[in-house]
Amino acid sequence: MDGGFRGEDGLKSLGKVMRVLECFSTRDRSLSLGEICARTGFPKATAHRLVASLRDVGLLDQDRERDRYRLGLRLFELGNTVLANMDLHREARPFVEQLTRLSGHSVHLAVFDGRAAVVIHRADPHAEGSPAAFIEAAPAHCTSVGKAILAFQPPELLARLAGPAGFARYTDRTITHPAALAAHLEETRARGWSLDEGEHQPGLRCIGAPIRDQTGRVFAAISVSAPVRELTQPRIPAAVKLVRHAAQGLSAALGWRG
Amino acid sequence: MDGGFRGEDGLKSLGKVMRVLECFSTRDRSLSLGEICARTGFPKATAHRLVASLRDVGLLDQDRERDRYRLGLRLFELGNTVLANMDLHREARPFVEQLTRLSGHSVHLAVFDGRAAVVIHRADPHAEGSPAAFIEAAPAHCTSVGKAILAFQPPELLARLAGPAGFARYTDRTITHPAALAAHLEETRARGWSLDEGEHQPGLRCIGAPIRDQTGRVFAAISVSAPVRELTQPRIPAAVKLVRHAAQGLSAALGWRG
DNA sequence: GGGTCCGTCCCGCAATGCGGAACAGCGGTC
DNA sequence: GACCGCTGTTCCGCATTGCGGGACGGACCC
Repeated sequence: MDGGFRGEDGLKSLGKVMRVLECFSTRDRSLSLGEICARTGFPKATAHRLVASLRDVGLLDQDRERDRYRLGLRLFELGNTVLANMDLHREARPFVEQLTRLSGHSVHLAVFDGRAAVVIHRADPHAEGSPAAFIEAAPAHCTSVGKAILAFQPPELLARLAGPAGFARYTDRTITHPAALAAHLEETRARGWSLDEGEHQPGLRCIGAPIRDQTGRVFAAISVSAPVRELTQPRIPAAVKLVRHAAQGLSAALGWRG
Repeated sequence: MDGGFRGEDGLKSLGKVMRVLECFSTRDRSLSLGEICARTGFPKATAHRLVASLRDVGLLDQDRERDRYRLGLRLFELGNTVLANMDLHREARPFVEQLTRLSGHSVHLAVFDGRAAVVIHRADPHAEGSPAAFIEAAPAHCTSVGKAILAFQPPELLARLAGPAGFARYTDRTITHPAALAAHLEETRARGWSLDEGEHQPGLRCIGAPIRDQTGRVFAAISVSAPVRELTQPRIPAAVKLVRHAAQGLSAALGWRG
């Protein structure tokens, strides 16, 4: 991503700031100044000024001078506020717990950020307490929550999300060709629920359904997932019913009357 | 906070960006351009350029043009990464669960961000699933996690955190005078655990203990809390033992040998 | 239809940020 | 302890970016 701008140009400095922040991930937990230079292409002095400023406002952290950098706690605080302010997250608990209990499968609740499905809630039938594993944004084109959302977006969005070589491949079953995905999403839209047959993770079957806001716009989705040997073909119709019911309940809780 | 810079000046634009982001909170979930102008003091054109840029990179969201702004999902994603990358968070689960079970009280785990105690994990003995309520950064001077951390920081930090009128008052019991707090923290440090007697929330008693990283530096704390009528005076010694044991276990898990 | 208020956009100007180069600090080797 | 190599930090002349007053457009109200 070239500095994160999606529309026309904004503040150039902000674009540079985003490019620095995007160097970090769950795989690249901390980075030296040299590594940040290498990944962003910024000269040493420029990169140093950027990271020093980010550290001063708390968006990056550093244990001591000359040490490696990592994402700062201020981001966690702001991210917490995003979640706390989200109506969907506030309403979700009973629906997610009920779907987990009734289906016996893992449940994911994701919001669309314009290019990926961001999981904001996850529940496992066999785990207790808060989810231990965090999921970064899931690719929209090959996950059930992503496809449940994409099926109800304007057609030009799909064109915009496809890269020059189509969509990224994750497994042998990933649909990478834009035209094939468009047709697939047309089917998803017609039946009102999505199916991921190991397109993102091998051997995993997921069923998703779209969630609407009070204006009827699809902005989120919920899904159940399990290994194929567990969520067998004969069990799909019952799971579909449960997921759609949870999605409709959440949509109604958010003010959708449809 | 004047643009968030703690040291010498950094990028001016980043300071402005932070001032915009800091206008939002769990109380101010969405804001119009005019409201952002009023809170930041920026002229309309300046504020508009800032929020448009933030929206373009996903740090702010807007349902449609001319609509109100809110914090964007990209912040949640980055905040998620902060948490996922945190050794303390990854190691914490069994210690927090055990402390919750043995003490029968609410447990909080917080990290110091340089001025506040940021709660990253919370568990209640009577609640199931992930914590529903989110806590913004807790003031360090009047919470048990905050005081457990402050007691082991350099003395000049306390001077820096105090405002011109001392520390903010939350209840009748809040210690607001810097000298009084310094003496209080000296006692905390000597005995190795902290006590919050309704200093932040009336009628709530909390006991906290510091957590060290592999170098021995105190950067986090854990606490139990309950209403005074539940966590009575005779029950304090047993609770102290449990909290300190959990803190020491977590410190050891992080590589502290002391 | 007119008025008010808010948001968006333009462009001359001022402020900020850039980055090559020099310097400082740290770790490793002899 | 001295030296070397590498990385991080700082400086300052210059170029680019961001600023903000004002004009314009849109939505809402009377």
